[in-house]
Amino acid sequence: MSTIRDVAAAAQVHPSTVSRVFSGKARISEETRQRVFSAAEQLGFQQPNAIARSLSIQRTNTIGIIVPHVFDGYFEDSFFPQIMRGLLQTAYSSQFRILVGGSNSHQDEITQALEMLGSHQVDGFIVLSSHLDVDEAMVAALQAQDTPFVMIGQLPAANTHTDLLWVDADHEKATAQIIAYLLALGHRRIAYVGGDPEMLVTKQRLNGYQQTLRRANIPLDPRLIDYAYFAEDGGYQSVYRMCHLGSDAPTAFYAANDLMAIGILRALRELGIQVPEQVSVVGTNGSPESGHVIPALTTLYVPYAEMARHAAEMLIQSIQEEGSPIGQRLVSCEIIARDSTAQVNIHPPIYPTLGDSAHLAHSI
Amino acid sequence: MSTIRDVAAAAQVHPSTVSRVFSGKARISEETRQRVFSAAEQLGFQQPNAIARSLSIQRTNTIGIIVPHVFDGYFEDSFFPQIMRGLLQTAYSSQFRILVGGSNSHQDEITQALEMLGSHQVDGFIVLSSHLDVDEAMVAALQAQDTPFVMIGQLPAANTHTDLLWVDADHEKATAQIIAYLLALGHRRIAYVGGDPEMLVTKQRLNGYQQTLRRANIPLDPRLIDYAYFAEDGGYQSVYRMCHLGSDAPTAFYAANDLMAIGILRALRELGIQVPEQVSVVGTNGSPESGHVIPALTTLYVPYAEMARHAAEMLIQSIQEEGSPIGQRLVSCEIIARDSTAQVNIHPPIYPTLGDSAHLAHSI
DNA sequence: ATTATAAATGCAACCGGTTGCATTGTCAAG
DNA sequence: CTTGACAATGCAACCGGTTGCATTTATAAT
Repeated sequence: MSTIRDVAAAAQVHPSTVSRVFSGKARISEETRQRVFSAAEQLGFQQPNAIARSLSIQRTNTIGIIVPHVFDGYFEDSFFPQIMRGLLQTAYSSQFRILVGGSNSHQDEITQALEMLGSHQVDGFIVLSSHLDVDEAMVAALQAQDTPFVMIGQLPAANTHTDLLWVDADHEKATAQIIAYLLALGHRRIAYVGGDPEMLVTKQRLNGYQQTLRRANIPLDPRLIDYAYFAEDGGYQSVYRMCHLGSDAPTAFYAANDLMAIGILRALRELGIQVPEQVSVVGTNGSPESGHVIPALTTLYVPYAEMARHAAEMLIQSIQEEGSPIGQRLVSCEIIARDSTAQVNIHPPIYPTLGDSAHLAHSI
Repeated sequence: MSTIRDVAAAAQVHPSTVSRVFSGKARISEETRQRVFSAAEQLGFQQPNAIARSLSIQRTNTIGIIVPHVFDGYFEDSFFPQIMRGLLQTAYSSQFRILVGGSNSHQDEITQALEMLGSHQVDGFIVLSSHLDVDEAMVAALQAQDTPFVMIGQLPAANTHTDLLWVDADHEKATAQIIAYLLALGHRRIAYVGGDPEMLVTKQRLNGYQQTLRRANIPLDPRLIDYAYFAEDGGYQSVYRMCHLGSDAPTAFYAANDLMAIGILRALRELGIQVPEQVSVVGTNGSPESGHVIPALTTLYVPYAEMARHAAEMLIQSIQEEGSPIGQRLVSCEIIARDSTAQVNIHPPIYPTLGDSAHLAHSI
């Protein structure tokens, strides 16, 4: 493998001249340029070694990200693929690459992140919001480093991290809107099926849910608030956890992601309950999949790819210019109304009472 | 940011000693080790700069991949996420990271790949099979480099590249099996809805399809062979392209991915044709989504994550040891029988004839 | 006490670029 | 003919590690 010194020797110039020819940023006589290029051609020299270059200029044109839980079903949901897509689009347009690492546990997310930063392989870092305590620790750890990072998600508002860069969706407001949408359809008993209760987003959404009900003077029923594993089966199980409520059972379900909403559809189908005639269901994310099930899911579209694009833009900007740019960005979501929601039925749904509680086996 | 020289000065040892302490691969007296560690602690030195390290040892512990078509809907399908997942699992277990770059066109895939390799930022490279001509060019270009690579997919059999590393699914055989499965259900008019005809996998599957029919002495009807865009709408359009065949119309559809199969389900539903009572449909990939639609899709599970794991293993092995390992690996697929297939109906399906050919508008 | 042996550490070259500054060469103005 | 200005290139230090070999020191064997 040839180096610029080899090329220099062949072209009878100094290595620095070769470097300048390839950088294109210095004035080099046309004749020398040609000599260098043809020498490079001869030797099969394609481009300066990026590693050596990075060492010298202290830039890698790479942004890093750690994927949580590589061994779990983290890729089933459309969340991560959408994030990756958004990051990649911006990165590609700015001539950046993405260095992806894995992790195995919440603690490991931080370990891996620190290792990636400490190794100086990346110019900036994207952190994906996780459990609240992990986020706090992660931010604290990253702030002790000098690599810029932007978070997709945020820390609890109370937190005084005004210097933090983040982009998030307005989960609270969006959830409030979709709950209002259900209220407008006449629903009064609306179940909230959240995801991981340790995550901020789950609390934000719960806030949106509770505020909207409160404003409408609808008493909150804790039996309608449930948390499930972020997967199809999570939603499915949740229905079975609520179906013993008799006349207090929900006439509508809000699920914190589309997979769970799809699980809810399955459970209801199994119970012989018609959607949307008897019960309405809404999902969250607006994954492609939500449009493919039957009935097509009414869902809260969360523009994850767009958020990731913004995050990458902010990051790259703060890498390239010292003066940090706009620190935060809140994007809004959008209700995609489809076929899983309808006017509440005057006859409340009848959930069969089942002596068989096998379904509860794998509850959260 | 402190370096090993700073640490060395503080600990009153030579930089090489610090290097050895951190590498852990040399005998260092316990006392010196402690002195070095505490000096490092003091200075906030966390680990040796990986860039400098890479430059010196000529290894980055990174494998590269270029994502095709970042601006298209490449992430809608479960293919790429599954690949990423598999790569990441193996990489994580072997302390490797993945450098991901984007690309914009077929030609650009090669450009970007060469740029990534030429920059020496990666120790090995994963190439995703694409159009046949692109694959050929890509392989030729990569073989001219000295970085090992493994392909997910393969080149046409005739090709004498026995030294190539690849892992692929046995698409031909798998397709043959699922067609045989349909034949066993009594279907005789089976439509083949392939993906991009320029891709080898499409030809492999078509071979499986044709061979199986031929062996069963069923005449091939070219009108039942169609190619569509690898998305939900592709499958949907395809049905409308065939529904004018009257009594020659298919009683079963084979689709080359689940998204297209889902589109086929939608078209049939729209036409008032019952699945599986009147027409059977099978998909390919075994994406999570295939199990969520109604009727749940019978599909050919292709273990993309597993293939990616194998690919990463082969790659890492050939990075770490000079003697190249097993060169090729063919994994098998599996039929997941669900609810979209049934015994052929004695009454052939009646596809409504529609004067309205609006649906054909966006044909391939 | 002497010498052979091994353990611990230092030395210096090397990995492959970049870049501020110095030097040389060229041309035009004075 | 001298001088100044500028273009083109060379020089050498630097980026931050690693590692084969030499040197010093401690330990054991004779």
